[in-house]
Amino acid sequence: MTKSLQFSQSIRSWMDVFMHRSMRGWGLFAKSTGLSMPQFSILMQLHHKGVCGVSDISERFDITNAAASQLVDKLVQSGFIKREEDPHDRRAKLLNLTDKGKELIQQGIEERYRWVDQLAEKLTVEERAKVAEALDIMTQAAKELEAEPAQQAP
Amino acid sequence: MTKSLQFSQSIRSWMDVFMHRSMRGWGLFAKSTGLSMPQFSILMQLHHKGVCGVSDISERFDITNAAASQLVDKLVQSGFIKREEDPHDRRAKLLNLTDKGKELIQQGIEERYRWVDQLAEKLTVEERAKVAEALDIMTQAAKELEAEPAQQAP
DNA sequence: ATATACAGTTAAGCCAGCTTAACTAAAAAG
DNA sequence: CTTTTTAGTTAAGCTGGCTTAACTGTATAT
Repeated sequence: MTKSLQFSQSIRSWMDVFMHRSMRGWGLFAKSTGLSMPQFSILMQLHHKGVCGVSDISERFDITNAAASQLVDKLVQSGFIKREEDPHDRRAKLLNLTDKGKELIQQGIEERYRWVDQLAEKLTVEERAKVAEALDIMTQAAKELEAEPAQQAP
Repeated sequence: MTKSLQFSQSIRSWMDVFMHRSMRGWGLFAKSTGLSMPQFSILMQLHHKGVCGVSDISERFDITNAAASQLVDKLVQSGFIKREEDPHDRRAKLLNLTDKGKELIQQGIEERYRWVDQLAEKLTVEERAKVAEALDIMTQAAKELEAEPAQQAP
């Protein structure tokens, strides 16, 4: 299984570089928007997951409902989030990004992309093809993994 | 340049999945250690960059020296960081992780790796080889990019 | 129909991070 | 040898996130 070790090594090196870079990027971007990290993270969550309830937020970040509600409220008042009543359960709220909210995080994503675009410029055409193929494989696998929830816990 | 578009698309999909996953992971891990995100991020910075001064921290996170100094002090008192005088410049301090600090963030990294190891299990041997090759290419390019500082600004 | 559980809000209060401002001490500049 | 920068620390005070606790209103169970 030396091949497997090779694989591990490659992916670890990549993660080190990539994670450091992107965390730095997100941190500075969040700061530049004037939003706090918790607030910004909620926007990211909504971007990724789509419509959520308040308790989805609190679970995701491991905070109380009260805390989530307060954070959400600030984001609603700043116009980044819209909060509507769930017609099927009038206790619950449907949270989602407003256009303003979408635009903001899209801007952050674009900035992150810009880095990898620069990175792409360093590659030859064949390399780019190889990388694209590999990343598609990884993305596919990641999505499969996400679909099956916690297989090792009974 | 359709190839280039294909590349962009692949890498963007991957980034979306990967970033969301790893940010969530880091957030929860940091929380589980009892450290705040700012404190935890400083440990990450030291892990990545090695020995730093206080002002390296403040620059990196775009905070004042005062704030960095205070955060560092807490980490020193908790035993995650050691702070020594720079023999070449007695104003400056040399910050670095202690063994305890190294162990902590190593543990976080291992958790993150565990996910991609699961991911690897979803791949065939050939796929793994392809992915490993591609990631090595990317890592190499990323390091080159990091070496040349801000080429577009004059 | 009444009791219980659930989704979310509100208020009080704590704590951590951050800033400004004032300070110490060492290095560089003149 | 003075003056000015530079690296870092300290203290006071503000703000924002988070928690607990009490509460509203809606859905579910008995």
